[in-house]
Parts: sequence; C-alpha cells; structure tokens
Amino acid sequence: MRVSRDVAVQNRQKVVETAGRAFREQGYDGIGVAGLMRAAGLTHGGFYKQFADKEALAAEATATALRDNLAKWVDVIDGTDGDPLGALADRYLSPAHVKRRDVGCTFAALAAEAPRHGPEMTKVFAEALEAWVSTVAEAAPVESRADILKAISTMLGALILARAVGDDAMAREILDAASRSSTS
Amino acid sequence: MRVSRDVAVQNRQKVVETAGRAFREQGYDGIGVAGLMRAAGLTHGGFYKQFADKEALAAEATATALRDNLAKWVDVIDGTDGDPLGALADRYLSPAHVKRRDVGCTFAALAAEAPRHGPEMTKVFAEALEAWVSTVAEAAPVESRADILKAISTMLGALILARAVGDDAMAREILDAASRSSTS
DNA sequence: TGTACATCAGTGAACGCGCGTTCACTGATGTAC
DNA sequence: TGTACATCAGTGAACGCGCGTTCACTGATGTAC
Repeated sequence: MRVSRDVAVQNRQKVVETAGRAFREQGYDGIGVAGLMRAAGLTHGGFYKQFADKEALAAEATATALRDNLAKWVDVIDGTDGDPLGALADRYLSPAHVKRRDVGCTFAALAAEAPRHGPEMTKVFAEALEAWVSTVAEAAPVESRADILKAISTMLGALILARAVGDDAMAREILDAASRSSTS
Repeated sequence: MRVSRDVAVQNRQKVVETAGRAFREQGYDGIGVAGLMRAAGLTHGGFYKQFADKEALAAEATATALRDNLAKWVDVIDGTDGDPLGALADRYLSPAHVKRRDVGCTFAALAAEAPRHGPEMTKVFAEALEAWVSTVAEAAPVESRADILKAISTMLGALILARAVGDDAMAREILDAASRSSTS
C-alpha cells in the first residue's frame, strides 16, 4: 500500500546504500534487482517506481559510496597533524581494508568494471577521483597534484593485489611495500 | 562428429585463449558459456567434454592470459638496457594499454573480481604476481622486492583509474603522474 | 596393409532457474473543499 | 477540523530471455587383429 513521502525517501536511500555495499562485495553483475530489494527489506516490484533501471541504480549507488569513502578519508586526514598522505596510506593499506570490501574503497571494488558500463558510470568515477585529489591537495599543499595521483594509484593497486592473492602473508607484504616512502 | 586428437587440443586452446580475451574485456560474468564457445567457432554443447565447469575455464583462461602478459613484459625488459622497471612502466602506462583491455594486463582487468571467486582463482593471481616480481627482480637486481611490488602496484592502480575515468585528458594525467620517478 | 569395431569430440535440443522488467492491484497518504 | 476522493509507493504474479548444465545422438578417429 501507499507509504508516506518521508518513508518513501528513506526506503529509496536504503536501497541506494544497500546496493552500494552489495555491488562492492559482489560486483555489478553479482546481485540482481530482486536480491537488492530483498536486502533493503522490500519486494522487487516497486523498484521501477524509484529507479529508471538497474544501471541507473548502479551509477547512483556508486556515486553515493564514493562520497561516503571520501568523507571517511577526510576524517582520517583531519584527525592527524603533519602528514595527510601518510595518515591516509596507513588506514588505506590495512589488513582490515583488505577484508572488508563492502564498506571499503569503491575504486578498489568497482573501478575496473567501470569501462564496461556507459559514460554515466565513468563520469561518476572521474568526478569522484577529481574530488579526492583536490581534497587531499587542500589538506596537503606541499604535495603536487601528480604526487597525489601517484600515491592514490599506488594505494589502489596494492589493495586490489592484496585482495586478489588470497594469502594473508603475501597480502601483508604487498601492503608493506606500498606503504614505504620512496627509497630509490 | 569426432575430431582428431590434434584438432581437439587446438580447439581447447582456442577456447582458453578466446575466453582469456573475452573475460578481460567483459568480466567473468559478462559472457556466458554459449558466447565463449561461439567466439571460439564451436557450439556450446561440447564445452563439458573439455572443462569441468565455467569456473574451471575462468581459472585456466586467467592463468594463461597472465602467462602471456608476463612473456610480453619479459620481451620489453629484454629489449632495453639499463632500466628494466622504467621500460616496463613506459609500455604499461601507455594510452594504447588503456584502450585495449582484451589483450592487456590481466591483473588490471580481472584481479578486482578474484576475491569473489574460489581459492583456485586467487592462487592463480598469487602465483602470477610472484612470477612477475621474481622475473623483474632477476632482470633488475638493483631493485628490492618491495620496490618492485610498489612499482607494480602503482602501474596497476594508475591503469585501472585511467580506464575508469573515461576521459582521455584525465587518463593521460594519471598515466603521467604514475610514470614520474619519485620526487618527494 | 586392410578390415571391424570401439571410442569420444562435437552437435543441438532440452532442463530448471534467475535475470531485468512490466503490470493490475491495494490501501494508506495527501489534497481539495 | 472533517469528509470525499485522487494519488501513488509498494505488492506479487507474470513476461520473455539467457544463463549453466545435461544428454541422446553422430560419425570420423583410433585401435585391435
């Protein structure tokens, strides 16, 4: 039956947040509309009252997840003094982050799938990366834009590799290697 | 009808190679058994005469693709003198590599999906990474294992980001940033 | 080397199932007076 | 503030379709003599 406007908005947000976690954990193709709605506590029929199609939800859930990620990195950076990029790397390159894909970095979980989707999806990632870089640049004026992009690339690659090898010792070695300040 | 042992072996290899390209381009869930067999010039019914299931082909195709990748990097390294890691980075961080996912680095295309598959799949990636690192270590004894792992992480992350933003100028900026030798 | 027969790679129809999407329906919410 | 009615978020059955997998069948290949 009908539901109040407030509840409808809440339900919609619940679907977007749930989808953000499910997609990160299982990939865009790893969970269907019915599964997503069930995970949000709804039935699948109402999906199209809120979203144009699955792809639209994918883009919106990705954008929201990326925004939440950045908010967390901002907290990490704000909670430190002196070396924003170092503090970020410490948190990013942790075994806890390797284990929790569902609430972890959305770039690490889904960016590799982005090129298989439309321009709407790649635009989401492009804008999120731009926001991430400029946020770090503001917090750490010492670092050049290129240095920040390179640092992000290193963290992202290391996290993906650490997850892909499925071996705790090797994962640790990868994280440690990426954490080291440049020595060569 | 029946086919000679040689032809059967060739057909099997064709399926593995075709699948390696298709999976890199479209993801493990992006193409089905029927599509893979069709792309290899066969009908889908015979698939299970050669493979236990789709997952077994995924693991084998991934291992083969990773082996081919490494062979190419070895060629690049052998064709240079002085700076193996630099030569590798030049080739890896190129717009051509951003565009061609199907024949490009299998880590960049599929490693992020590995944790969603079984231990067979993560073992494939773990062994391929180990092979890559030790191959570079032999060619560049100056570099520590950690430096090599860090360099690979940076290249991998940059390639994935360059592909995800879907914008040529931004992709170029990411590649350039990751190419720079450490300046900080 | 030639013949008789067993093997088995590949074919194509069929299986149950879950996919994304549509739709008639329900009934509480929101609105007009 | 109370009543009458239109709106529409959510339900659940149904759609066609492609998925991974199975299987009876075909007929050239490989083997035994």
